Amino acid sequence: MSVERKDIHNSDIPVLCQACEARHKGVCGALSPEQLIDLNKQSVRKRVEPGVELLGETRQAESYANIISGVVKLTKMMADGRQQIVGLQFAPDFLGRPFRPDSGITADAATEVNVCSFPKKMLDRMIKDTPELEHKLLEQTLKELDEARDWMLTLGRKTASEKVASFLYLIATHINPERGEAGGSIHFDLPLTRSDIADFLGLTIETVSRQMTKLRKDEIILISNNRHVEVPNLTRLAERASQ
Amino acid sequence: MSVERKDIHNSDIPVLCQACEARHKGVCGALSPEQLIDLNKQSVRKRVEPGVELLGETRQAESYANIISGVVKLTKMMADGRQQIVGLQFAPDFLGRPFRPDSGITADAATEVNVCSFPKKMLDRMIKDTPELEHKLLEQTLKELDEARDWMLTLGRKTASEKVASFLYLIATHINPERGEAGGSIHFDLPLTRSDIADFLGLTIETVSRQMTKLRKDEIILISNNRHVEVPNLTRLAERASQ
DNA sequence: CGCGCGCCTTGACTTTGATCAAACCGCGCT
DNA sequence: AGCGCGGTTTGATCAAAGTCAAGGCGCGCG
Repeated sequence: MSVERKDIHNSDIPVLCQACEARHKGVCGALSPEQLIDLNKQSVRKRVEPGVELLGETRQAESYANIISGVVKLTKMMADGRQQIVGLQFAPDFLGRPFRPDSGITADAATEVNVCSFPKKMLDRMIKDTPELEHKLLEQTLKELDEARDWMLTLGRKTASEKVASFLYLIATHINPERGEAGGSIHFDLPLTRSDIADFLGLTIETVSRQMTKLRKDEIILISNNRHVEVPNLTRLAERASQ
Repeated sequence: MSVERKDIHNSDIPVLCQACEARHKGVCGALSPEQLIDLNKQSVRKRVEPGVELLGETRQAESYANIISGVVKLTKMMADGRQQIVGLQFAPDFLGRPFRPDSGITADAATEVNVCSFPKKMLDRMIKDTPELEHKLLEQTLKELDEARDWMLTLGRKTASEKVASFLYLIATHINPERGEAGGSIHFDLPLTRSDIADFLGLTIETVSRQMTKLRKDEIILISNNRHVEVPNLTRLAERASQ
């Protein structure tokens, strides 16, 4: 019994959800205040260090999660160790596979990641009486499908130099980077190591490195500390990516 | 008022739907007999010749369709003409994009194709009061996403020879091929030209051709008439694909 | 401080697949 | 039959990216 005055709009919504992006753009947007409260009781926020597995081989997806912050990489691996990153996920993306068993994909934190995690069964139950929830999931899945197919074009038909530019362009447009003065300039920290970038682009680290220095020499980007990238002119980067 | 005797089970289902695969495995499986009748009134069967566009640039998806037979290729194209096939669809797959605008993909008949086509608005309306329908769409979209990501691994990390083997394996397992005597042997007609195969694998036609002759010389496959393929031992093909 | 370690860059050389070019094959047409 | 044509194969050469190897840079730690 709190003494706090009740606000018309937010009183019913759990405090943690109020500022959460997933509440607006993510799956939680489909839930009623009551459902949100239910879900919130069962959900925990977790901080995950870079490199740690979120779901896949070991943690057999007994839970779903929303990404609060950070970048998650989805990886597929071959028997002989070759691997390919098949998707990157950013806040407020939903993490997990409704209905179908996971098809050999593991999800690891690429950066430090914060997630809001809740039991699989809980959401699966809610889906039954909230079609809107299933609609949100379909929307996200269609978005991921579009992104996967965009990337197939990159993997199959672009040169190494276009691939690296495409990657930088993807990050620049997805990581809500700091925007420099007057539109043009943008800067951000790379969420992936060179080795991850290589696995995302179907290249070797050496080739990634060479193409990065080429972009640097051509003044498309500026790099400091190997991780921080500044893009003075996003359009010029997009041209290099053939996009 | 027909004089025909009514059967318990099939009387209500339109004749055309009775034998249709989409009725069982496809989206139509989610519909009630009444809905099926409604939809059927508005739907038309079309035969489409190889190479003809089903949706994309020109035909701006004012309709959806189910594939009855044949193979449909989904293609992405770059400004300079390079192109990549980002998916193949077989019966009884659903064709069309609910909700989101098409993201620069065109769908063309790879072989001769038969579709059952109906107005977009019609199905969009039905989705509203049949959550089960949206569920089917989510299932199909998740399946396509899995396939897209599998193929990303192929595009990014496999060698030319593994790619061609992967393609043949994909076709062998998707096109319901004739099964030879006693399990082992399988044969089918390739639904794609060498040029299409190259665009699917991110290779050139010459490389595809060379890898095919290599597989032929190694007796993994037998080719007649350039299009007909026999696979004496599917496991050996899978090994070549590193799958 | 200096050592070792992880990550990244750079260089020399090799390999894979692309490019260019020619020829082949089946097929429909006159 | 002879011709032309689209699709395919094959060969010779070339270039892009991979491999192997060395060294640099930043950083935490003894």
